[in-house]
Amino acid sequence: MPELPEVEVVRAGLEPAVRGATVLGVEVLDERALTRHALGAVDFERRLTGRRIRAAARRGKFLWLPLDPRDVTDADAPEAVVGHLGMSGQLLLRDSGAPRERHERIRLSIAHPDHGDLAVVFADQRTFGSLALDVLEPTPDGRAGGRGADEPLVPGQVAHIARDPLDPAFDDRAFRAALRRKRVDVKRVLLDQTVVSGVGNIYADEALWAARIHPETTASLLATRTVHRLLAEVRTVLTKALAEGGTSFDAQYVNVNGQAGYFAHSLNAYGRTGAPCPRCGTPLVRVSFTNRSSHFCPRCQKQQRSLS
DNA sequence: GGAATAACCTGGATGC
DNA sequence: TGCATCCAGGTTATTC
Repeated sequence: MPELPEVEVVRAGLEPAVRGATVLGVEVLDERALTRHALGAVDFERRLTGRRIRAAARRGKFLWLPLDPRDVTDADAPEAVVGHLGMSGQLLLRDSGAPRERHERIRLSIAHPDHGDLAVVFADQRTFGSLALDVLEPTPDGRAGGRGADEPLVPGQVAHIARDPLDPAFDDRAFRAALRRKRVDVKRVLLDQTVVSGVGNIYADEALWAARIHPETTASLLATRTVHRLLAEVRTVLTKALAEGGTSFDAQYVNVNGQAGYFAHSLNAYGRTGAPCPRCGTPLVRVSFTNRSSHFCPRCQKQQRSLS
């Protein structure tokens, strides 16, 4: 499932092809891919066609492509194409006129001054992902909106999303304070995108395993040094996964060229129910966690009952 | 206001 | 072979 490393691989792959490109045309094949764009397909196509893309930016699992203003009167309300891949979304770069992808929902035809005519294809099997046009807002801290963003702006739809742990402007102190306030499972906090973005079920399980923390430990019970360790492991896991091109279990996650990542071979806990813990050899277990699963080692991730 | 839960959705895997 | 059921899970609206 696309989490921070997978989305960053997509962003980095898109950037050289879309930065400076002009949108020649937009085809919306399935309007469900515009659930975040309240004004519908006709409005999306009309407002996007002819616009020049300035960059490819990302915060957590959200991507956006800032656009040049339509005209001088529009300069005060900068806009961007915002995208979220959901569970199975893909953004693919294809030659102009390439055949339809399976589950293709939206196609942008673009012209780049160096790379010529290309197609940016948004394909999504489970239709949890979507694109939208949104207004960019100033960031409260005055820092760049996210990775790849040249300006201190962020789409309105992304403004409530916290920065991710690999963002230089991530606030470690605010993260620690949020954990101290939360009387819920630490894993739930890791998945709360308003506290820390970019972490999903896979990397939450991996970081908790690496930090030797039981996923059902109440967040507010974690000692300060344990929180430091957890944040360090989150960063380590995300960085390693990014270096290996992300995690691919099936065809649902690929980069812009349709290639899978390799981090699935490096997973220590996620999806390894019954396999020996790489640290102690104890069989890993899986427990139900809201509508999903948690994977952990019952021996080296003991549940914390009190402050330590 | 914080926390918990349901709903959205498709296709692969599994069981009968 | 065909059908039914389960499962995967990010985000958001709703409910408590």
